[in-house]
Amino acid sequence: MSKGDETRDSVLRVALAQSSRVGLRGITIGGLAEAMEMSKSGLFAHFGSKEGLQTAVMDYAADAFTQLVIRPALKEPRGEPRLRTLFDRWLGWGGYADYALPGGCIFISVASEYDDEPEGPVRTKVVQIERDLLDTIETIVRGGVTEGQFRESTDAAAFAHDLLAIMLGYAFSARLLHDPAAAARAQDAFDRLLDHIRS
Amino acid sequence: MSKGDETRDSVLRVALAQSSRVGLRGITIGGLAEAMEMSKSGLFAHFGSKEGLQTAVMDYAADAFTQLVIRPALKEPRGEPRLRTLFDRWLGWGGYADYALPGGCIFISVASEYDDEPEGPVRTKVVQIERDLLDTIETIVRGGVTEGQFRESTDAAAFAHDLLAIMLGYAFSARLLHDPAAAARAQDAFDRLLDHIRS
DNA sequence: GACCAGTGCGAACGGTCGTGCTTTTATTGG
DNA sequence: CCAATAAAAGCACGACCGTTCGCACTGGTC
Repeated sequence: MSKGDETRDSVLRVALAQSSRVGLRGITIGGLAEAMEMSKSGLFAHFGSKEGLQTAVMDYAADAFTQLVIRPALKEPRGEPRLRTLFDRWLGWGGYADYALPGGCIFISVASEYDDEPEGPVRTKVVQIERDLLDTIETIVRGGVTEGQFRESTDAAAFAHDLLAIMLGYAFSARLLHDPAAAARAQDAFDRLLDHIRS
Repeated sequence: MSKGDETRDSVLRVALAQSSRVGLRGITIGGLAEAMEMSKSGLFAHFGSKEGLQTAVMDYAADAFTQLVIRPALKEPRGEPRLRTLFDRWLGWGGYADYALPGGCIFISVASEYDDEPEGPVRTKVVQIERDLLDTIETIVRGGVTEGQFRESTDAAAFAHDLLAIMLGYAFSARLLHDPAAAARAQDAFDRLLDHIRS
């Protein structure tokens, strides 16, 4: 990896952490440059525009999520173990695990930042990421059906959406309300959801 | 109502609509003044600071929510009818009802905008609003228990949180993913939740 | 007719934003 | 080791931000 790619990478690491706190719109080239102890123009040159920086952050975040959440889950045996690991890692990602971002799940922040946008590269990216995630969940659930762990009548798409809602509720309760019972409640909801599809 | 209060009110009406799209941080005095066809300084004088404007918008939004969602629900008979009306109106508020904001539920936007803030008047207000809402739901649920419609063992607080999560999931699916099945899925989840506590 | 509080406007401020140039410094391949 | 190239800095720009301040206009009261 060349020097340029290396600094670009470390800029993105800092930018991602910062974005999770203040959103993709909230980050500034100047503020980022100061945190990196380099000049605005030098940092700017790596991305060409602010939008270029934002989309790069989203790509970087998607990679991190895949590595930290998806991949550990896919290493588990099919069906319930895989689903449980996904849930645990996902909860950690959006919460306070050691691998979590300082401002929680960035996709949730970006989603509510860009949900009313007519279109644009950033919105497109976050939609794609969420769709992929829902797809992954559905595939895992269907794998469990194939294995005979879950009922034949399981609606995988509905399950994926319900699971997403649980995560959103957890982020809300934990991050905004500082509810100490947030994680336990999310776990309960997940267990109930799982009971519902178990055969 | 004096002339000043009148303009202040119509400014807040526009500011609320604008905030639901771009967030409380996204609104600008200049943009708001242009939309109102008045001068920046004239508009500014009504609120003293941008933070003053933001907190005023939150108060205005809380009033609107009470009037459009809470009040119609409390007019219904205790228990399930009251709960169903609350859900319907709430779904409309965050979705595409005629009384909805153009950018969806502003509290969700503000929540993810300010969830990592250390403190501050705006954050305090949105937390208060959400706590009040959860309290209201709990009270309604407990009313249903008293009436014998819901089981004695019902955990009202858990129900309120689960209902909130359903709304968050709906907003996410509808506003970001433009999922046509979002409302139906939310309704399904609500029915399941209700079944679970019915005696 | 003079006063007066309420209301809004216009101009200007210091600051920060993203971005374009040119120049200097660092890295890299032969 | 040196030339070619990549990376970073320096500097300036126009635009917009929230905010301040003085002034003009309005309606009602002595």
